[in-house]
Amino acid sequence: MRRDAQQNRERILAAAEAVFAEQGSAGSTEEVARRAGVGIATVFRHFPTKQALVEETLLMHFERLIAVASPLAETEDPADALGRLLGVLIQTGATKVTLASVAAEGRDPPARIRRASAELEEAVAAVLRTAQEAGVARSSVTVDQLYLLVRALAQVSATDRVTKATLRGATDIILTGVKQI
Amino acid sequence: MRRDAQQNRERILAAAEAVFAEQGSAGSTEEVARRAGVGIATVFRHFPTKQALVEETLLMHFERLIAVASPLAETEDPADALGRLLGVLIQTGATKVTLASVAAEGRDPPARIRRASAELEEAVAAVLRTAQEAGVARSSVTVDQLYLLVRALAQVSATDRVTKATLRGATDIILTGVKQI
Amino acid sequence: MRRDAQQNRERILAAAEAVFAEQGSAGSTEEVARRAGVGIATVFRHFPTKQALVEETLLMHFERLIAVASPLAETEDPADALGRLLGVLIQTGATKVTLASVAAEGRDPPARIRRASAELEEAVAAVLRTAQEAGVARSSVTVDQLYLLVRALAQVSATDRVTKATLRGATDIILTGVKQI
Amino acid sequence: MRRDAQQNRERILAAAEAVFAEQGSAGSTEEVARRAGVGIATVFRHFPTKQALVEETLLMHFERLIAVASPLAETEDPADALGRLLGVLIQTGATKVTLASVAAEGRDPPARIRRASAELEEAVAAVLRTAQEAGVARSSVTVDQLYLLVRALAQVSATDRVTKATLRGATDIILTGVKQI
DNA sequence: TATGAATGAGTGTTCATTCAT
DNA sequence: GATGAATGAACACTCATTCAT
Repeated sequence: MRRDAQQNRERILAAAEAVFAEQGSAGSTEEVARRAGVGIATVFRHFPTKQALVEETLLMHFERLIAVASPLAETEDPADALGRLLGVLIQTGATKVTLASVAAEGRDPPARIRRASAELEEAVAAVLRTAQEAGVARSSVTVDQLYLLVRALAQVSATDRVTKATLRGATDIILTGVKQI
Repeated sequence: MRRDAQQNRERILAAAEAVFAEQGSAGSTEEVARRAGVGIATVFRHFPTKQALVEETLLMHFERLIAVASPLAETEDPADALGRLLGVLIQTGATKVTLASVAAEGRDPPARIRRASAELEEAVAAVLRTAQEAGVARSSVTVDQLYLLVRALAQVSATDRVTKATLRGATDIILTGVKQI
Repeated sequence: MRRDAQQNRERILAAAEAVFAEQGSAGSTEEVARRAGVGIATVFRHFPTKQALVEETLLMHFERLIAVASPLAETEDPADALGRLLGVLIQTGATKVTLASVAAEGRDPPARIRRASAELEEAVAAVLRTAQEAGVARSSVTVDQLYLLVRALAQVSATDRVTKATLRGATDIILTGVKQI
Repeated sequence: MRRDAQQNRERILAAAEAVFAEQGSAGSTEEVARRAGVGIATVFRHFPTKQALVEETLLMHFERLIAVASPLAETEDPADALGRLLGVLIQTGATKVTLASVAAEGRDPPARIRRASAELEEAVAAVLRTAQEAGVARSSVTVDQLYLLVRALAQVSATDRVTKATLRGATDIILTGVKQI
């Protein structure tokens, strides 16, 4: 019965990601339940509030990003690492969840989300620092600035329809701006 | 009464901008009415539909941006023009309206909005072209890429809380990336 | 200015008849104003209430029916008069106004309407009496019964789509039933 | 909970019949909910649209009429059957629903309603045919004509206040007109 | 424990009616 | 006297959340 419950939780989260991706947090709880193939009450048993469900979805999303970003700090070639980091964050971050609308609604995001975001930022900081120490990134660039650009591109490409090529070009502009010494 | 009506229209639009800025297009029409100091029906007399009100607000927003962007194409110093353009767009664009959530909702934005966006993009194109012809911007940079970055930063800084300094730093990274030859 | 006002009143009534005919009393006052080519406030100046406008329209309608029904009491041939009376009432009564829905709404119709209806009923009574005295109509038939049938057919053929032929056939059945001795 | 839901559905339909009977389809959904003793959302869960609720009410009404009319085609005495048919239809049909206003609103009634009406008409046709074949009804009378008269009387006596006696007299006039050879 | 029916507060929208010009 | 803008109460409908089974 534990196993059933765990499975349900995961199916609900997956459904939630899909629904909120398509419709922002305007997507209805019932729609999530329907897609997860469970009753509405089951959703509320697992997540006591719609807000909680949205948050958990965001959290899952951040954790995925952290999982791909963290290892890049260990890479040998710091210049390359920077490029791969941005590419991966921007494209993965864009997966689908309209972070913007969702995150913007709760005036300030709850602690857990902020913590996850900070952790991700730290991964970016690590790569940036390494690059700066290796002399392949301008020392005047701060994590704040870089992280802002990453979030910006991830968000906009999640909501607007943007071609891969344009997105890659824009990423290159940032990289050039960061590396230029 | 012509004058009164016109005044009301403007007050409603101002209220709408404020409300949609804070809550995205989830902000209620009643809230708009309340802040404008008019009855709910007055809002609907001026804008037959909530969607129409949202659109008009966005349109007003774009027109403002176009008004500040267009003149910059005429400036003497093309390098400087580029910097001023980005600065102005990103900061003015960020005023408040959460363009992201609002624009993303209508699956594809109505013609009028698209047209306004295209006009703004053209202003950006003009400045970029001039800079490229003057040899102060990389020729590989396309308008699409630049316009995407501008939109991205404008949006993210409208929703997330971002310091002026960070925003300016991020803008500089982009400028450096664009100008680097 | 008197003349203008009178003209407006008539144009409003004509518009009201058309609108209420098409949409029942659900037709909106604004629509009436628009079709009459006057401002909404003008309608309310002439008829202080929507209800009043509806009533006046009905009244006008009844008066028209009375005007065609009354003379028939004087006709020489009483059997023929009866036939002509029913034909005229049912078809004219059906003109358009959805008497049913309109009349049914105000729980019991206001005095003026009742009075007009009574007057019309009296015209029917006169013709029926003459026919009965001439021995061309069953004496057991009462005005109530005949008037009910007339109202019924007039109403139903105003709302449902009914061919002239069917309507005429139905009228004939009634006539046969009334005349049969 | 199946049982509860079914009960609610029925209570809602009963309430709807009462409300629409009194006020035509202008009766509000909230009023229906109140009388059914359920929340407004429950009404909408059972009937996704006000229109759907109105239709279902009408349908229920027709089905009841069909249930009483159909068996009469099998009766031995065709003359008597005709009389009983009209009596039953007109009085049962008059229960309350203001068929006129309700049916007239949807410019043309939806298929299900039309089908139910056709089925009822067929029941009338069967009785009429039998009577004509038995020589107790004029052969020139058509179903259209008879069905029109039935609908007319049923409607008018549902909306106007009509005594049983008058209604019965009017029905007799029709019967006499139909049977007369 | 999972379900789905029930709930009521809230939203967009309409309309009869009033008021300033 | 005529206009049309403004009003708020009402309505159809939705949705997060609770409850009975």
